[in-house]
Order: sequence, then C-alpha cells, then structure tokens
Amino acid sequence: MIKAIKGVKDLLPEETPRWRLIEDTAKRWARCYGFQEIRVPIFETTTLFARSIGASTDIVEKEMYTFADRDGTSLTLRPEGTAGTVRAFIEHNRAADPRPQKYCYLGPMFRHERPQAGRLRQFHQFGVESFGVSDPRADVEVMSLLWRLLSDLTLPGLTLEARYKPVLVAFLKGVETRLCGNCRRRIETNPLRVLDCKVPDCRQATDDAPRLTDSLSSAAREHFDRVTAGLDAVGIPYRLNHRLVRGLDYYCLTAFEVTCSHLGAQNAVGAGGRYDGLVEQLGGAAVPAVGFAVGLERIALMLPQDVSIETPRRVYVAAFGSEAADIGFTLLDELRRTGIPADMDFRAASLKAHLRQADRLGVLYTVLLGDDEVATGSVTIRNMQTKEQENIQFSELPSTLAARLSEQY
RNA sequence: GUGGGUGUAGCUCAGUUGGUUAGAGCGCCGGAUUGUGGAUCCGGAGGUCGCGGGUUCGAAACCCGUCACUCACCCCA
Repeated sequence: MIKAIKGVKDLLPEETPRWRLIEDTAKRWARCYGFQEIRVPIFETTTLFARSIGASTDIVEKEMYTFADRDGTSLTLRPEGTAGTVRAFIEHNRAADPRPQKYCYLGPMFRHERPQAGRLRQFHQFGVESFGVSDPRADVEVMSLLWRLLSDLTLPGLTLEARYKPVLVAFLKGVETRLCGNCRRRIETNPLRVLDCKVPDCRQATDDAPRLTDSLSSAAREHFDRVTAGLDAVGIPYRLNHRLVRGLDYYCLTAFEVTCSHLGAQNAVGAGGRYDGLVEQLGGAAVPAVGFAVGLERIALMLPQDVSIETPRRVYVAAFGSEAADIGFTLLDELRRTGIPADMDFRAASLKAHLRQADRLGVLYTVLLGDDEVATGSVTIRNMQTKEQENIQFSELPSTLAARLSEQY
C-alpha cells in the first residue's frame, strides 16, 4: 500500500468544515483590518530563505526541503511565508506604490522536523505582513488582529507575550565560559536564543541578563512604551516576557507570541514581530515592516469539538423500479441545474435502502418515484422530519422544492 | 539526530501459563416489511494478527531484527 509520507496529514471530509471555519475567520478579521490577500509560490530559490531567515538557524541548517532543479538551481519548499512575500514586494516594486501596504496569506509550509503533536512537515499558516509603517501603532495593529481572530475562535487559555530585543551581546561575552557550546555560538548568531536555553547552567548564567527596562536604547525604549500604551488603549491583554525568543532571526524591536494552554508541548499558536531591516537586506528599499503567522494545525487542535457547522439543505431522489430509475436520474440533474443540492444512491434497489441513505445524508426532503408515480407523471415528496408527503407533477418539482427548502423551521 | 509508548476487521479494542477454524462493539450490506428511514431482532461480507527471521509438535502471544505510527527532547507556527 502506498502511504502518505511521514509528517503530512490528510484532512478528510469530516474535518474540512472545521478548517474552513478557521480560514474564514482569519480572512474575515484580516479584511476587517484592511489586509489584502497575496498568493506567492510555495517554492523559491534557496538563497532567499538562507538570507532572510538566517543562515545559522535550525530551519536553514537542517529543516529545509531543498532540491536541485533540472538546471542545477537550488530550490526550496518555503518553510515560512514572510520571505516569499517580501521577495514579491521587492520584485514588483511595491515600495513605489502608496503605503502602507498590508498583505495576508494562507497556505502550506514545509520543514523537515520530527513530527509530533501540533507539528508536521507540511503544515499550514495564516500570516499578515504590514509594510511601510514604522509607527508603533502598526505593531499594535497586527498584535490586535492576531488576538482578535484567535479570541473569536474561542480558544481556551490564550496568552499574548511580548518582548524587546535588548543589548545582550556584551553581557553574554562576560559569562561566556559558563555557557554550553551551543550558546557560545549563539552569542554572535542569535543572542536572544541564549536566554531560552534549557541547560540549567546557562539559565543560571543568564539570570542577571539585562532586563527589558534597563537595556533598551532610547529609540527602542520609546517604541516599546508606545506599543504597550497602544495595547492598553485597545484593550489587548499581554504579558512581558524577557526570555521570549521565539520567532525568526530577522525580528527587531517588537517580538510577540500567543500561547494556548491545553496544547501539549507545542503551545505556540502564533508569533510575529517587527522586521525593519529585512526588505533592504533582500535588496529592496529601506521599508519598515511588521507581521505575524499562526499555525492552523495548532488552532484546529484547540478548536472546541462542538463547533456547529451549517450544512446546506439538501434533497434526496429515491427512484426505484427500472423505469423510475432513469426518470429519477434526469430529475436529479434538473434539480441540480436549478441550484438545489440533491443526491441519489445509484446502488440502492429498494425504497428502504433509498430512505436509509436519505436519512444518513440528513436531507430535509426525499423525492419518491416508483411505478405509481411514473404512471401519473408525478413524484411524491416526503418531509423527512414530519413524514408528511404530497404528490406533485414533474414540472412543479424544482420550484416546489426550492420553496420548501427556503421555509423556516 | 536522541529517548519512551503502540502496532489484531473500515473504527475502538479483547484475546488466559504458547494449544483446534482469531473474537466483540460500532459501522457497512441484506432480510424480517415484494412501496416508506432512524429503534429492535436475524443473517452476511470484511483479517498478510505491521513486516522478516528464529525458538517450538504448535506463535497474535516468546526471542532477534526491521518498518510504521505516536508522544517527548531540540527547535518552531
């Protein structure tokens, strides 16, 4: 048997309504905040990701799906959404257009990690990128959007944590001898991550690391004050976490993350931050930007089981008997052409089998068509809840059913 | 890359110190009702016991190997 490869997952029809709910909610809130959808390729040249995400990150070092194109060019399946969006922004010279420009995207991402709960090799993210505004209110805007859309999905135990990148390198150099080898390397490549090291000695060594309040430059300090003030003003609850390092290397100033209880080890639902240098670093103009991404699998994991998904009102055509079966098939198609969701089980021979199928499909009405009806050019429509039946002519079927289906219950 | 757990029907799982033809519930198909669904009763279909080797008169069970899934470390959404 050919099986799906490790770390990917099929979403069977029972689950897709939940996913549509998540996607629709995210898109609705993004539109409400003025973000427009952008669709970029799921693979790009490898250098794009290496240069944006950071050459020494785990993602670039060992988690990318990289392969050679026929001409030898190194291509990579996107491990996140920001790099491709920024590339498109530069390539189409959007910096020349009026700002701000606010984009959102939705789609699969790929990282070669060991799968576990809430982590797959092909996973899905919804993200937003806001280009062109360095005002702290742009930070607040995306954080607010993130919080509102997650809250709207009624996920339990949400926490928004924020932090600012302090000047750490000098401090870390002073305690370098007490750090693990991994962390010594990180001092240069990603000093923030040292604070998040799980090795007890490292945690102890960084206990006295400069805190938020006393490590910011005056400009950063002002940005920070205005972001927190903005969050307060719009009523977004948050916690400051001076050890928060989640997110990619390109984040500057603001970095934030929303975690969700009841989620197991992978409790980060969404994360983001400001990345003012990235557009320029990738060859574009100096355009400030801020954004976030949420993991759809992790949201789906947290979504209450009892979310009710509206099912369309449908009908079932139960045509039994040799002649009726053919006429029924024609009627079925006629119903569909007039926009009435209708179905029929071509295997069923007995009326009993048809009705069982109709019941299973949860239809509102069943169209009964047997020898008796064929003889009079009519059908019997049965209300599956009240069991009321009425006999109508073929020609009246679509309009009658359309009227019945639109009735209120 | 490193650990732990689990692999028996479509799904959830039993299966005794190793012993005849491997079971149940749910689901599926049919019948009871030759034209009326859900409930009940009856019947039926459905299995490489993950795979390979070994021990044994005999293995779903014991041993070795292997693969898959899963949880966790790491990292991240």
